[in-house]
Amino acid sequence: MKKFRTVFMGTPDFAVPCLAKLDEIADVIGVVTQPDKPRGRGHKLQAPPVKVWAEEHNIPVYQPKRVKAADFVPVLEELKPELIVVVAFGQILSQQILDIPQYGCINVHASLLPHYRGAAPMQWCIINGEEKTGVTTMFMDAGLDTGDMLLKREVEIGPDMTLEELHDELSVTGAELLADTLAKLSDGTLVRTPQTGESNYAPMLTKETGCIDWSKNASAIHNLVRGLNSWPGAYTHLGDKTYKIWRTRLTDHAATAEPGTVTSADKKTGLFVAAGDVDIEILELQAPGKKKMKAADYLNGHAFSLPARFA
RNA sequence: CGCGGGGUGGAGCAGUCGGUAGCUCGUCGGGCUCAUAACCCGAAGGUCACAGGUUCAAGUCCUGUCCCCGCAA
Repeated sequence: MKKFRTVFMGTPDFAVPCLAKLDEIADVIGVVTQPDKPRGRGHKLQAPPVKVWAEEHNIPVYQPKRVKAADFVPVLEELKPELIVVVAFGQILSQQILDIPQYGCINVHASLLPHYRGAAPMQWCIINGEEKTGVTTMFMDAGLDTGDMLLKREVEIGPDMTLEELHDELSVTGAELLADTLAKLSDGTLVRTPQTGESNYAPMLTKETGCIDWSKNASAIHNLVRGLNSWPGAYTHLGDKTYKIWRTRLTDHAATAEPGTVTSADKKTGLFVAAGDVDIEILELQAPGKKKMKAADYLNGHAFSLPARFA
């Protein structure tokens, strides 16, 4: 198999398995990732996971504020990559960049295109209650995840699967699919398939995305909770405090109380809240300033003074 | 130096104006019961994050360090 002279572009954890796999099967001459940014508590500058991995493996790292910038494109050109592989990079590539490598730019995307194009496909798949998703490789074009598809692999989404679990699975699946794609590219058997049929977008998550609307059906709330676990988490309010809800379970008890009402808070039987249709059990939650904990543990030290209602 | 909360027996919490630690759950043993997420009796388990300091005496006051968490980015 041909060892493509390749530039890798990617940023978060999701991209690391792809980079690692690429490093085995291709000649990775450079890694482009987002600049270090002050993140987390106390303004500390934090390096993207892809940068950390690349440095550990002695691969040159580039962190342009904008890849499209006039002063960075020449840098890319000088690297003379035959191929560019992009995985969760976080910046849009210009046509000028797309034209640099003679074998093109290949992207690994965490959905079954043309569904869930965009920034947060995995989250939205779970939030929307999809039962399957997958990864797709494509030749990039100037649009947002609109390029010709190459290979695709499906993955089941279990009824209680969390974002974290799906993320970890798809990141590995994505790396495998990338390897398959490059193998076919190498022996000339890759087939391009244009994206046709209905498409939709999975936009970036915003603050409000995680706010629980208790008047919705319990299954919708359950999907929201697991779709945002482990990041950024679904939340709700009780009085002036914000609680994160990390894990829930559907019940078959029809909800009789107003949505959001805590119908039972017993450490033996559990913590139950009324949703729009049925009650939902909270299995794991997090109070402000506290760690996430099981409902029973929480109730051990904090008694809910009923009646209480989340909003 | 972004703001703020917190580190107390296995878990979650309390501990007021400083006087060597308490609650709920769990665990172990025993009892009651047709039975139990029930109840009763008993037991084990903590150098109160770490290091200094003040004091007759510190979980409780002061200083420094480490770690955890929420917000904001």
